[in-house]
Amino acid sequence: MLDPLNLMDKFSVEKAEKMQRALSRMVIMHDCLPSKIRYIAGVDVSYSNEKSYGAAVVLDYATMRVIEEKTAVKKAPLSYIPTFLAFRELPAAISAVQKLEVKPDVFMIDGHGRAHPRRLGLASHFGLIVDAPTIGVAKNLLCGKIKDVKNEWRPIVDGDEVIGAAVFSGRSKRPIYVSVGHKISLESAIKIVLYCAKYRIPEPIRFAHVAAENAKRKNRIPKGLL
DNA sequence: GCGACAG
DNA sequence: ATCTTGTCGC
Repeated sequence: MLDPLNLMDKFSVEKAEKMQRALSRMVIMHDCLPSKIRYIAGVDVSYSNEKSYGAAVVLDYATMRVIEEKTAVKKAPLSYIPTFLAFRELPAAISAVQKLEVKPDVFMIDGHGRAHPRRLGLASHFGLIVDAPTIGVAKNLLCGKIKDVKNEWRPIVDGDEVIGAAVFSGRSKRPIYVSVGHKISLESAIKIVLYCAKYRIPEPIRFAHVAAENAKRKNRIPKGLL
């Protein structure tokens, strides 16, 4: 079987799909209870030319204040291909996370987890590699349909299985899509996301996004200079 | 075959 | 995601 700790050196759709299907069966359902969380991390990646800028930000769960922030620059492995986002974002994301000194109890990733055609989105793949609880939070749907029940959140179903939840966070009319990444239940993932959602985008991801943008601006050549 | 398609 | 200025609204 393919090694979950190493991404493919030569990307091919066939091998990537096979890897995703194999890894999806390794996702652990052991729950990460919100009451046991002390530190939560947000992870995001931004791009400029061929470079990818990963950022990992750790927040104190009780106060939602940033206590640590690390970034990393990598050459983007490949261009964006729908359903294969992990192969593009993981190198920079993992690199940034490895620099953290504080060990987060749970990670919030900007992308789907189980709500993926082969049930292994970026958040799940990331979780397996770092072997930690992860929650997938996406701003758009990749697959599945929203079941129209009136609640604070609505299930995302694909066929007869629930793969995630559309959560109405902040005071937004548009939902965000939450799904299990690794080592957590959908129920806990939703609770944690709602707790962190001062605005539509949960704090950990919001801060990680800003950190990634800043890392990019720093390494970038000033506009009027060339 | 056609359209959809996280970031 | 990224390319980009001002602008409408809470």
